[in-house]
Amino acid sequence: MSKVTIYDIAREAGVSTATVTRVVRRDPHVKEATRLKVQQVIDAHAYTPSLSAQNLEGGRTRTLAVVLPVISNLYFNRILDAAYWEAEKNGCSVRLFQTMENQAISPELVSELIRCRMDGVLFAGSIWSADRDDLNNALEKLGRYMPVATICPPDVSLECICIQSDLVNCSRLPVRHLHTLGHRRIAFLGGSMHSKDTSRRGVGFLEQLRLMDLPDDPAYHVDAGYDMESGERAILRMLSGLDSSRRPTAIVTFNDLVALGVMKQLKKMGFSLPQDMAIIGCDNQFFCAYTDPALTSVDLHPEEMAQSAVRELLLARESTSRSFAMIREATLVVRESCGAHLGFRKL
Amino acid sequence: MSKVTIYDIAREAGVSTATVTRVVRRDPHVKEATRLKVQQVIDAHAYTPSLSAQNLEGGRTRTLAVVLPVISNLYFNRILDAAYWEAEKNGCSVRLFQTMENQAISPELVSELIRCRMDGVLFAGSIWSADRDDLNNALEKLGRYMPVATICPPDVSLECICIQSDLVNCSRLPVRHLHTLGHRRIAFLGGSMHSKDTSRRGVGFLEQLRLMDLPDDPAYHVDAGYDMESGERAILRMLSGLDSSRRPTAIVTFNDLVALGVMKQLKKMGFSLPQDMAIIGCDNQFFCAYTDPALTSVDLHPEEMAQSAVRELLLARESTSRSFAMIREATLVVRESCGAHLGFRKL
DNA sequence: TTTCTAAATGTTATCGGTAACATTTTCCCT
DNA sequence: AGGGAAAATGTTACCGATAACATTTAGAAA
Repeated sequence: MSKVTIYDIAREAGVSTATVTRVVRRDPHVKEATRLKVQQVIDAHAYTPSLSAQNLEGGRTRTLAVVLPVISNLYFNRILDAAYWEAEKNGCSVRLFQTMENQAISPELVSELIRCRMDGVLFAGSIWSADRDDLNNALEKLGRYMPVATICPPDVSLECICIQSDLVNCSRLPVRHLHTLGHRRIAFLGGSMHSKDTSRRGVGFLEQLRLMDLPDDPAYHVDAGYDMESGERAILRMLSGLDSSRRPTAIVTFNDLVALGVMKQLKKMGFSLPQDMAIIGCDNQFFCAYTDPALTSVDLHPEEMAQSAVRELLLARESTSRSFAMIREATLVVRESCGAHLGFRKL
Repeated sequence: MSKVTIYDIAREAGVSTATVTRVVRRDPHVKEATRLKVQQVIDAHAYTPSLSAQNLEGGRTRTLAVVLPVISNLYFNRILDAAYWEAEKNGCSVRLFQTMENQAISPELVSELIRCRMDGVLFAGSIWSADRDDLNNALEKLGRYMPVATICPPDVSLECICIQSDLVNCSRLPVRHLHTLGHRRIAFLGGSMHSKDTSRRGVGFLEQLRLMDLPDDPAYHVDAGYDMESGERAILRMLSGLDSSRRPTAIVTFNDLVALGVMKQLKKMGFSLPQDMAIIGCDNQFFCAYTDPALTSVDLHPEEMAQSAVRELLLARESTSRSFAMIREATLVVRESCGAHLGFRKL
């Protein structure tokens, strides 16, 4: 692999490196003849100035880090994609870090982020399970080197740019919708009580039940996980433990994947959907319109949150402001899985 | 944002930068007392040597570029994910480039890749629609600076590491499966004839039909697109143009997304699946097991292709070998959408 | 105590660019 | 032709780290 440098180009073109830089950067103070000669050498070698060298000399990388558990999870996939394009729009690139599920923010990760001298870091999910002190400590350290943003539940309130997901409506909207349709026994499936962010979602759900005077039977809250298999297992476990009078008539799931599993298992057990059981997912993934019945779901608008986060990070490079918070309201996308389109109403 | 450098640490610890480097790199030739003193200063500042500086001095970036159309497409998502972890396993990171659909490999992209001085580039999809000469030209340029790998159809044969998808079986397996189940009128939906890679898939399908003495009615090959909406439109268009005697009894789709759309539209039209129409998708995406009926699909094993590509790229850094080719055989994952589980057989 | 070797630490050129500043060239005007 | 300003080009310090090489220090043997 040839390593062509600016010195090679300068020598071959018979000029100084300064002139090469001028040609590369389209500086107008170059005689046309010179520019042509230099450009020719540049083209012949397919030369472009090295980013590492530019970064070192310029003192910035024009790169943002995006830290998330896994990109194969569609929610995070959408965050990464949105962050990528928003950064791109501003002449920046993103660097991906996957922490795997349940991983807290490790000292090694902090080191690595500092090493990269990013222009900013965006944390999405996966760090809330960390011990609060460790977390603040890590953020403080990072904050000395670069602006930090998080896409987080609203009550976390860290010393950084905090783009908050709308946990309140995320619970309230499905419960209200189901209540309007006449449901009273509503269960929540998925997530994990061991993780703080998830339990928060479960807690919000229970609160909402109480607020609306609905039964908050402990059996209606099953700690399950985040994927389809979890959904299958969870609904099976829940239903097998309840006689028909205590059985919920509607299920709210942690996300659409869990909902997918629940729907499959229910069908296998002979339930007709949505008649025998209403279901609401979360994340409004692309496949929701294509399940049978089409899945009603809550959209947290991860793309917009990511965009805001990136925008604020880029602004923070200039300013001195420390923390910032905003919230993107969640919305409910009604499809068929609760029977609303049939004018279906539970009695 | 503070910019702590090795000079700051050296000054504060009262040693030279060489000693700081030694401490950071765990060089044993440092007195315990010194190491402690230096480490303390390092910790106090959360200092880590700058990657840009290290890259410049070391002459390598330990980073691979992954170029693909969009990560929101699950196929490419899986490629990126697999490449990420395989690189990680070898102490490298990846840098993502999204080219958007149908975009050829532009001169700007080539420049940008050279600028980044990556240790290698992996192209997945999206470059096959480019003019062959432009493409080879671009690959030649890139090849001067870094090893290049592609995940490509088998007959492309470029001067680079070529991980080939199994286009033959990708057509053959579904057609055979359907033939075994008694189907004779089989249609292909999706992709775009304007794009070279896709037409190749369609052509392979037609070839297979002929090989098996099945009717290759031109109406059985609809140029549609890559997503669910495309599938809905395509099946509607196809069926509305055919009377029942010419109607296909089975559909092979370009990918699972198109299949999702086809299934939805068919159900809407009152078809029972798989009784009235068999369907086979491609990519074996996570949701295939959760559609109703569960979707039979071809798996091209993108993860393994990405892994091989990354491994070969990393090997190529040392060696001088130019090109390399291997193929990962496609496999058919039989589920319910062709009725095989019911012992269902078309007459 | 002197001498010699090994251990510990320091000095400095280098990686590939950039830009401020210095110098040379060009060319217009008198 | 000579003077002077503008245009073109060159020189060089610096960005932050590393490693080869140089130097100092410590400790053991004589």
